[in-house]
Amino acid sequence: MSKQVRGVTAADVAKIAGVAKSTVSLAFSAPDRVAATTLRRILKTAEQYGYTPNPVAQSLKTGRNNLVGLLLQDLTNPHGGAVLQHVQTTANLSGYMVMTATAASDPDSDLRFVSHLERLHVRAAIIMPSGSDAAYVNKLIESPMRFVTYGHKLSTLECDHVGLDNHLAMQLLVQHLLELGHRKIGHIAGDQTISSAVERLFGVREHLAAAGHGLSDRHLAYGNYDEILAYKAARTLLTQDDRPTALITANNVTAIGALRAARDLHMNCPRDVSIATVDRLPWADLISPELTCAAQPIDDMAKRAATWLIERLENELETYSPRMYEFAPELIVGESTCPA
Amino acid sequence: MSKQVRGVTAADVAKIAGVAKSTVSLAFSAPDRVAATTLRRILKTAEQYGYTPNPVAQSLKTGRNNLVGLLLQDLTNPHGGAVLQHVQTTANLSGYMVMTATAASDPDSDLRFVSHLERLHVRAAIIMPSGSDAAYVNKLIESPMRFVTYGHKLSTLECDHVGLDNHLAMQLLVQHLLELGHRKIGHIAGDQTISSAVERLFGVREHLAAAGHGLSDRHLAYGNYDEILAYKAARTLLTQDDRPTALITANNVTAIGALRAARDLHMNCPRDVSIATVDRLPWADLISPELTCAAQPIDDMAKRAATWLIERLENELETYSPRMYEFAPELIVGESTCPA
DNA sequence: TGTGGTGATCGAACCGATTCGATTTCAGTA
DNA sequence: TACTGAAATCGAATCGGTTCGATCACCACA
Repeated sequence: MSKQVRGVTAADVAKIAGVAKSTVSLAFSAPDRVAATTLRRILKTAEQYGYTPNPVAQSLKTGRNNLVGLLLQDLTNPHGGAVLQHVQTTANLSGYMVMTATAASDPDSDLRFVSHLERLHVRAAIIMPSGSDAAYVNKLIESPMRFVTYGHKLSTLECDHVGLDNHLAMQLLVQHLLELGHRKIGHIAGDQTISSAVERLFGVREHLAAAGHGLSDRHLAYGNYDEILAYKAARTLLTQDDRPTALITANNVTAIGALRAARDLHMNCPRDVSIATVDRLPWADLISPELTCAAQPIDDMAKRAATWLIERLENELETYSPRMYEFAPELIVGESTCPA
Repeated sequence: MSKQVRGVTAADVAKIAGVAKSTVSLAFSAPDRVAATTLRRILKTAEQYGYTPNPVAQSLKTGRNNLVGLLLQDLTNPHGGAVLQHVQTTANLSGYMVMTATAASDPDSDLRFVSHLERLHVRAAIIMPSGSDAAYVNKLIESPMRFVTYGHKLSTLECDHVGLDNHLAMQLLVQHLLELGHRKIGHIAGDQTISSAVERLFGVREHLAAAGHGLSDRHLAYGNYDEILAYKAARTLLTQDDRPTALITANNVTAIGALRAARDLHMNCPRDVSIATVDRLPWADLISPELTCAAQPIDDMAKRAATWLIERLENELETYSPRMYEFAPELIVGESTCPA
């Protein structure tokens, strides 16, 4: 039933056009090295018989191809979908296709994905790393692939990095809450093996300290970018005697957890507790209360990551030193924060 | 800088293990055709030197590989992300990697993606088709690839299909609204070149008719699964004299548009207009009002699609007749519907 | 007229596997 | 002991390109 179209090969075209196979190859890969009239003849023949070079054969011989990898944490978080979408379109514009994987619960799945990519001759990938432990990073360092880290960095891996200016994000949120008169500000942090989580926690600390207030240990809990854990963390923070009047959550999922916790405790947000977060949800304006957040410019970030990746792929500038860009977040004041 | 590890080849292993290259190949592809002791020796050597067959070379020779394609409409719609996630994990379990593309605005981008896949020897893909026009479908029919359509079908393309039981979905929604006493029920439909949109509109018509009520032309508008269009459509329906007291929207994005329209018209949902939709949003319970919906079992649907795809790939049962499964939606009553 | 140089083209080797017909090995049987 | 047939292994061809050294044609210049 399915047609077994044995495609037209370079040899076929060569025979018909009356040239050598290698000349056909040249016509496609280095047209300027073929005489104008010959070139025209070859291209016309190719066109006529629908010939295009077989990418698999090319890849076998050259070790190159037009694939890039993208390793995301999680696609249930809409952030991931948006990143994929933009990386996709950016890459497609340059003629690349994207292979995606999402880090399963399995800690080794990242590495398995990377090794699959290597074996397919994929030479570059964007990764949202799932961990920072030495073994993991070492594997990546040994890999012949180029990487661009997205979201959080791996300090010992020399590669381009695109992320958020977490320090600024926390400054925006802390200042906003301080201006509203909050003094007991809590934080539901992410897993401290992840650089963005570290930076965000550090940012909260710094900016509170700069204003003469501290981050009490009793107002700090860890939600590890996970809704359930964040829910529990928020419950703990909100049920203690000296509870915070405002919470800064480390990302969108964490905020959801906190919001649910407050609701289940019959606390009204923002009246009883203000919540501010990093990351904006899609249709954020329909969520009640609309969350005050430091929004990431996901489009720009994803496009930048893809662009850098492709640059690395096309200029073989190995000596090029790693680049880093941390985009500025934008404070969007919603209804989830109010005066203390 | 980057290590140019020229991998270990079958020839290397063969030399070391003292056998022919072809025997090494057999050891991996048909172990039972190699004597036990030889097999052990080969595998041990391979293990020791870290040999695994080069998939690119395999693909060149055999025309097969472990890639499958996934063509989605849109990743800003969270439905797409969820589908990708589940297809991904299901495929990975069977050793397949997934190549994704999202249909850009460009109508030809689907076909370009498909032809890229073909050239990479990818033999199967799941598609959420973007159109049903003849030229498009004909191209797919001519393709040597196997397809599984997801979400809506292409009548003239013989392939497996996984989708929602749209008739039942509409029955649930219509009945729910009728039971609440609504009689003037409007519908914001999808693009009628798409089978799911046709089925949903038809479903509304049928079930209203069965109850002795009709779907007035003045209560029908087209939102084409697009938020902006749906917004405009909803405004039109809601600002006319004889406006509907309830709206059934064709999908989640359409519902969002309708919700925004109602809000901008200072109409309270559900007091002034009830809204019920197909498809549930993530964190639907945090949206205010929480939407009454016929939810799709996305996990099951995506897994089924992936499973069927891989079955097609592994059993070369070409004669197998096309399969179809339409999953039953579940009615989730939220706060967006109330008695008329 | 002979020579050197340049641009165009060719042919063969190669990338790393699979595949199939040919050959070897060896156990079982007459 | 010689013979047969199945199982194991081998070698060569092949998939469809790229690459590089060799060859060839042609023109300019001495």
